[in-house]
Amino acid sequence: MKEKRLSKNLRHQELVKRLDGNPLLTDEELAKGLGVSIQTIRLDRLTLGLPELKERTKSLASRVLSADSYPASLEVVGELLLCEPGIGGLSRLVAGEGMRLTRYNVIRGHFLFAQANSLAVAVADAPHALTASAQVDFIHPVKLGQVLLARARVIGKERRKSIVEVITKVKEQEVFRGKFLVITLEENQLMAEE
Amino acid sequence: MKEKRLSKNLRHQELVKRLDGNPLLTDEELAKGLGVSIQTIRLDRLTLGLPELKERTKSLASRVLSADSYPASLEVVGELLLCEPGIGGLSRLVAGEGMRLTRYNVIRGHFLFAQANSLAVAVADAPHALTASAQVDFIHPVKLGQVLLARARVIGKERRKSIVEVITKVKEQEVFRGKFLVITLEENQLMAEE
DNA sequence: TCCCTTTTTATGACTAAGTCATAGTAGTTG
DNA sequence: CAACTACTATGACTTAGTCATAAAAAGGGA
Repeated sequence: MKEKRLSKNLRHQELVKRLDGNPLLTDEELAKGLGVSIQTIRLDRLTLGLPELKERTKSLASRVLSADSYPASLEVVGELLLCEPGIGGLSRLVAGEGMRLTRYNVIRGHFLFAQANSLAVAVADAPHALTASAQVDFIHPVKLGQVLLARARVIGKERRKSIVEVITKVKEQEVFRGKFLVITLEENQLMAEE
Repeated sequence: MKEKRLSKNLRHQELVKRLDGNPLLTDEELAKGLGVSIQTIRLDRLTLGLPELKERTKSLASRVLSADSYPASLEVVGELLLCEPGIGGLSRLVAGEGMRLTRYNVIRGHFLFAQANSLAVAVADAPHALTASAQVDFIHPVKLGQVLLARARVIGKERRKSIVEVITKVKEQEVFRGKFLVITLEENQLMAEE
């Protein structure tokens, strides 16, 4: 019973993983993929409380529908226009609906931060990098619809640490400025300590 | 025959408009809404080339999926558990899918920032507040599924400025710490300068 | 008014992707 | 062997459709 149960648990894990990866899979496809019958999949979904295809699809879809009207739902953290690892980069972000403060057309600060942070991590010359700390200034409020152009420069580098400066402008007006300390990691470091 | 055709055309227009507004309507709901039979709606959809509910839902859903694989997609910036304006507050955020760095289970820094920033703005004792600057440290990587508890304290206040300190923990492990300078605004200031 | 055409409904047969309940089979294990 | 769990099969029902065909309703115009 041990291996059986194990194999069942493993299948459950795998099932969740697959549906996580692609919620649009039918029971039939899942059954084929996991080498069990369709009924087993249904049993699994039942015990795991996983909703059927229709529900999954619908919940995804309604996320799209509500995405724009709800307080904070960030779609993108900017489009990477240019990225020269170790040197600098450029990112563009249009301040959209859903990034704004309720009732006012001012964009919430963390969207500026997100754009800058993404850019800073991207330009750090390493396969995998994380932000360790940051000092940021929100110089001027940003309004709905404005185009945010963030420019990053790597201004310091030693071993595993890079210091990246990001300046974001709307047209010629500086709206944000930040210094990011980005550290680069090895894979084992990322995986270590559960 | 003119009015009839017109009324049919009008219905077609209305149909398209409704589906545009809410693609998740069933034929039945549409039929009721437009005061015709379900068969008529189906005929209409046929002649207008409008896909059935399943298709519409699916296409919306896959829009989400493709958006998710793109740089980053932020869902929430935390659930406000407690908020004592001018004093402090507490916010909870579960590190979900789509917040993580590609391929690794580490959550991107700006989600921590977003949670903390939202909280800092919320606890600033003012109807409308904005972050002016911040100093943040990402002390420890956060993994998928972990629960982020952010605690904010207002540690300084003068006229329009509040200084808020936010400390975020996963269980007892401190993972993020930041100081936010939050300024409060009058409505006219928010509205000024287009 | 009768006739003709268009429009609208109704009907039946079928599909996909499920639900739920029940029953039967296979494999392990005390 | 009996008992248990895990898996598979079966049948009846559901939703939200498809397609094709037929019948009813609603205009016209002569």
